[in-house]
Amino acid sequence: MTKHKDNKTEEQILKAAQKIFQSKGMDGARMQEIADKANINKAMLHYYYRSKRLLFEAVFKKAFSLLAPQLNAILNDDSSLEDKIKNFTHNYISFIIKHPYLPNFIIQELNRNPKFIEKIKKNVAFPNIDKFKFQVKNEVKTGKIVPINAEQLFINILSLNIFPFVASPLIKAFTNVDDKAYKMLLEARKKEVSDFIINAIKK
Amino acid sequence: MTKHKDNKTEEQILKAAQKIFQSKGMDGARMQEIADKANINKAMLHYYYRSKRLLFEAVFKKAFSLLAPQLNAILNDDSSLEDKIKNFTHNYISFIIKHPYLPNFIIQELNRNPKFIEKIKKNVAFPNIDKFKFQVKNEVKTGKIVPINAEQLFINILSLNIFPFVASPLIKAFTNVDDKAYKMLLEARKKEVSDFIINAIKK
DNA sequence: AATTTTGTTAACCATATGGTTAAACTTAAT
DNA sequence: ATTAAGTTTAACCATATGGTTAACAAAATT
Repeated sequence: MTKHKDNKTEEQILKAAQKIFQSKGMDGARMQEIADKANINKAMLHYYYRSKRLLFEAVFKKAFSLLAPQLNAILNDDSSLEDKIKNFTHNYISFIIKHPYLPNFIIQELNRNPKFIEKIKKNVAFPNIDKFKFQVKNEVKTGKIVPINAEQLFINILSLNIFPFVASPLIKAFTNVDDKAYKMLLEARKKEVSDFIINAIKK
Repeated sequence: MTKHKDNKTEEQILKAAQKIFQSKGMDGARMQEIADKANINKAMLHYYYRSKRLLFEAVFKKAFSLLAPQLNAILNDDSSLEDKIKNFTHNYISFIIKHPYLPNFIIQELNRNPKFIEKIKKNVAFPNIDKFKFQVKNEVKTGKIVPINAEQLFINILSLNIFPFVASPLIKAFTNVDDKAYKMLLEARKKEVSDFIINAIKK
């Protein structure tokens, strides 16, 4: 991986950088703040990661490679569509409750720099929609589900699962719900969302 | 409104600031860049708006007050739930296609500074869910729709409508779809989304 | 034990950046 | 015509910030 033998410091840095970058974004994060949080000298950041950009990319890649396998679950698994949807929404929401900053971080920084996704595609096992597409087409043809475009269904699944985490401050405000109640709402979505989707596509 | 008589410069600034802030965010935006885009001296930004923070807030409030009435359409309109959903998804998606940066901008900056929403609530006609809640409860009781929590339904509607704009780079990458095809996908969602929702809740 | 390599620190540097100032210019009121 | 108020500019300022350097410490290698 790296040329350094002792990776303790390196990991401290990455962990601190993760927190700072995920809550403040690339532009809002300060190298000094990351160093402080990691309890090391600022020069060490550059010793291990060369530059802010590269440190950021390391954090981003790590975040993305946490998220990617979650998505592969729905795209490349062998179970039936209905099972997939049930499992995915349940697992994904459970996962994000543990890492609430992740989706927003990834979406945000990808919006700021859309070309960055190309770099990621080369480095991380990147989710691919082909198998899912085939499966949806098949279940439409055999009449198991209502006619629906696979991409649209995929977008719908992602939207329903991810958006409530990305837009939580906005939704909390609109629904007049406090933090605790919102957590319960999200918890309930583990079942709610899959019911909703299955209802929408079943015949 | 302001003490200034001639608001031409003021508007130029706001317009330029809008573009820069919406594409780079508060932290990524540079006052000099805004001044350049507005074709004025940097000191003018401070003359009219005092500080970066205040200029940003002016932009944010303007953006929010564009979006808010769109949401009130679904929350406070008198039509039936089904009509509302049809109209809202159609109108909202049409609206955002014209202002693609809006949702991401608002969500992003609200995440960075969640307390900011309090300030907004005082200044802008703020959408309220109460009427919608009443309506959903009623249609559930009279058996027109499947039992569903109003907040969850509201979250679902927002998710399906907004997320595809917020996460476009990510979704494009996952679905292997180029810009042109993605635009068509979004266009198709005007109908697709309302069908999906209505299917999910109708009995 | 001597030497080389790797890890760590404090001090430093160049530049970018938000913000200010004082003077000049424009417009409108007296 | 004179004055006052509002508008605009160039130059300036203090500070923050990413990044570097040189010296030193600790391991690892010989």
